[in-house]
Amino acid sequence: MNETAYKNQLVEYIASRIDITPKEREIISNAYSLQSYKKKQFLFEQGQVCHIEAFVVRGTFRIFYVDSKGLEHVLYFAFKDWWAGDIASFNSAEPSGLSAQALEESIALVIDPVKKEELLKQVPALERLFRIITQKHLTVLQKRFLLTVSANANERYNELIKRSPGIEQLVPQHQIASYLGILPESLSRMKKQLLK
Amino acid sequence: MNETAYKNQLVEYIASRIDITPKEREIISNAYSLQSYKKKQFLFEQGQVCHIEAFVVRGTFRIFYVDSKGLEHVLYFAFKDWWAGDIASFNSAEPSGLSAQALEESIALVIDPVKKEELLKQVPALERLFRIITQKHLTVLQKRFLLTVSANANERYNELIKRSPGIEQLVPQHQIASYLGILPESLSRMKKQLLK
DNA sequence: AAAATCTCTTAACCTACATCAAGGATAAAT
DNA sequence: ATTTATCCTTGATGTAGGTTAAGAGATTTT
Repeated sequence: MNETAYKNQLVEYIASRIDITPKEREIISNAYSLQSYKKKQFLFEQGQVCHIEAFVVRGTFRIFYVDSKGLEHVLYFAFKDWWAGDIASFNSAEPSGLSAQALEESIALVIDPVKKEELLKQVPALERLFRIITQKHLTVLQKRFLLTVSANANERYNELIKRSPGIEQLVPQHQIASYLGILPESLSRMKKQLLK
Repeated sequence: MNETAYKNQLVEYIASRIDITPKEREIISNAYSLQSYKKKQFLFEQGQVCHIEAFVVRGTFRIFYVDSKGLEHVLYFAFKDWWAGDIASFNSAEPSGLSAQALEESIALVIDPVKKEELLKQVPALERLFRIITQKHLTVLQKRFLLTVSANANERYNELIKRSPGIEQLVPQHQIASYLGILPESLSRMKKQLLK
């Protein structure tokens, strides 16, 4: 796969959501740059400004928060055709409250805040796209939050498996535990119970 | 207070965030309609399509979710100059997963999806505003989620009081418990402990 | 003003999940 | 190939917050 093919993946993603002209396709292609990440490599790190917004073209990232006790909490996984970033930090240049790390050899198209502002000026239709994407992210997070406060770990696990079948082949079990908001020991014990 | 004064409140809110012309001010004013809500009256209800997006000009609403066991979970409170709605339902015309109810005599400026689309066409600069507002909501919810999974009820309570001093005078204690994700009994117990 | 509803508190008991500790299985690094 | 990490499992014990029950104030309704 070459750079053009990866960039087409992003352009097609966008074209399937809003109308864009051939000229705009090119502008978008040029605004993003291709980056590859080794396993465990960081896309951005908690405490530092996140000057990157990434469109994942290959591989998987985990986006997580390290709390005051040093415990990690996975906010979400970013797979192919997902976005990864910390909006708050990206837009305000304040230190990020999140880290993003490749769980395997991965490839992403990235953009920085200055280039993104330029891009939005050149292709104003993207304002609409990014509004819709952000709304989608908000509704997904809202569901996740409400499930977290209303259901126990077992129910959240079932929901995850239903919504993302195959995730257990993509992500190690202790990362899934972290996503579910429990310890690896508890997930292990839970799965043992489920076998009965 | 008359209708014009309330609508100016919204227009000023918008004008402080993006540039708008006098002509656009008028278009915005005309797009929204003024509604008053009695205590306990619903802005929208879980299970029905939410065809309303509201800007609160007076009073307080609670936006909450009723789970499969019939328990209520407050997602957030909407005070003066806040927005209340269910983006997912509003945009897709699917039944809402949330309810919004006035906690006291309240007033809001409301708009329906058709009028909002028209408004966005007439004042495209609002695309940007609503993108920014949605991003802000997303970052607030993200912080709330991460606090919920990383801190205990005591820490979440302290955080709430720090961030929204005076909230205990505005909202009954069992609603605060619901916001914190605990039962009223637990909050009562916790506050007793704190007095030592 | 009485009745009904809503709100807060306290106490005894219970449960889901955390914590601590340790061993075994895989996979990665040298 | 051996060492070193990483990952998963199991067991014993602890605890934050849930559950159930009941009573006392407040507020609202009639």
